Amino acid sequence: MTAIRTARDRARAELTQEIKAEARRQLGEHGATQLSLRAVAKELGMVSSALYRYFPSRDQLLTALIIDAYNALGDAADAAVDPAAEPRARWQAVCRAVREWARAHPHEYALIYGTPIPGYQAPPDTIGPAIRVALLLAGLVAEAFATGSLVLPGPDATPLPPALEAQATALGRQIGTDVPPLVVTRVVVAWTQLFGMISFELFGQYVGGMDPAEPFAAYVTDELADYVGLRSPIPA
Amino acid sequence: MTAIRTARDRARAELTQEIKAEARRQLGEHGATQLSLRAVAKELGMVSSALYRYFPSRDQLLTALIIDAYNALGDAADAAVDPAAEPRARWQAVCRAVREWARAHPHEYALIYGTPIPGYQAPPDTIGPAIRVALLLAGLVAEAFATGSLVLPGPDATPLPPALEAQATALGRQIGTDVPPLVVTRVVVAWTQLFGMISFELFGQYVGGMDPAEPFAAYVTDELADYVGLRSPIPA
DNA sequence: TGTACATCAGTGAACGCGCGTTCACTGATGTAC
DNA sequence: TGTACATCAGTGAACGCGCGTTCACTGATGTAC
Repeated sequence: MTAIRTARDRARAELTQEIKAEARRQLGEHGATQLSLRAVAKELGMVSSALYRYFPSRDQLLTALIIDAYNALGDAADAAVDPAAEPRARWQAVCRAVREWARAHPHEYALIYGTPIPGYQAPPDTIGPAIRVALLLAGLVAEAFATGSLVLPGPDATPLPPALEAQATALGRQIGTDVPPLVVTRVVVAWTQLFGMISFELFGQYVGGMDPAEPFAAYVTDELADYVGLRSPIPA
Repeated sequence: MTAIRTARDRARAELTQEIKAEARRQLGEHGATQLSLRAVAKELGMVSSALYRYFPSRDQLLTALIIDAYNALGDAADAAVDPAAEPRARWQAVCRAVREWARAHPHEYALIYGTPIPGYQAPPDTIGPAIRVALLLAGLVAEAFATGSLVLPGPDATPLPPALEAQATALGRQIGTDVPPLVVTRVVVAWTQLFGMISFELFGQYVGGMDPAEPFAAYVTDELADYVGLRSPIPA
């Protein structure tokens, strides 16, 4: 990043943040597809063309919002991890933090985990921020595996068909772990379940059924910890 | 519904369908929030005000599309059920059909399972169509339970906390089954996993990881059948 | 420290476009007798 | 079967609005000497 030295640089950095903050605020009113540069500028007391000094196009503003959202979620997840805690407790803390962030920022959540914006192509620099939570969850499991505390699937577990085994092996290698492919697959299942559950909750699918979703969410993350092999605390 | 007797009635019914078909087609190009009555009318060679003879507003057209999408998915799921098959095979057939319908109609899927349209309030007559798949899945489990073939969770399963137990009991009663609340909860988990997985696949979250998702999807629906207690076929 | 010049933020008008919805109308289709 | 009237589909103009983006410009801030 550029060093901030002059008053001009400082003003520029501040206004860039203010533009993003106002855009974030307006996401909630009309959704990402309707995000309007003119409306953002008006709210900030500027003329719409002035925004082009900060973002070269509407899509680039969207990209900045997307990256910020992934990073805000990633930061919230990271912050929930107590390094002194057991892996299972950390797993649950991460799941809880992810859900809480999503509930506190539903429109930013929808921006990154909802329907893709038609005509918008996410640039490659969104990838890193996008996979932070998945990597964090996988890392907890990998660590438990490395220290020998991971409960591996028993012999009665459904074995992976060859195509999936190959994919899971490649994926494990890609994220730098030697966790067995069956466990890698289970982490993907758990990651999917976590976000599927949050999406269903925020998008209204549980209304009239599992609503409020708090007890359900707590139960599910618990089951998921078992499923990936993070040991239950010894019962009292 | 009104009986169709005159040429006028027939033309009206046909054009209503054509409007919805064209609107569905345009969903894919610009997304639901951007669905434009003027563009639909133009494509059909009509003037935009003519659409108001068929749908009193844009939102009512959207509602019709939403109900149609839920019903098309519900029909696809129903059609996948072979009444002669075992419950487990039917479960897998439904899961497969749901995923296939979603892949074949990604924009209609996004319309009903993606980000809610800002400012749009779904009217009550969307509820019935919306819960068809969940009811179908729950029905398969209920039937297996009624005939005694359901494998109930063992004593080592995580028991439900009281708040969730109450919700799951109420939900079971609501859908008219006496399946134990723990199993009701598992059906909700499985339903969530199925759609969470499809959303992740269609919305691009598996790209670079579990992509293509076909082997993963097949494996997951298999695991889900075990999880809700639908018996595995006897191994050869 | 002072001056000349370069850089940059923000303005305001304009381009060309699209939107949902209303309204008075024309002409075709259907109905009652 | 023929006629008078009612119903309805579709037209075209208009209302009032918002959009992203470009461009020549003014005036303030920063830099080099």
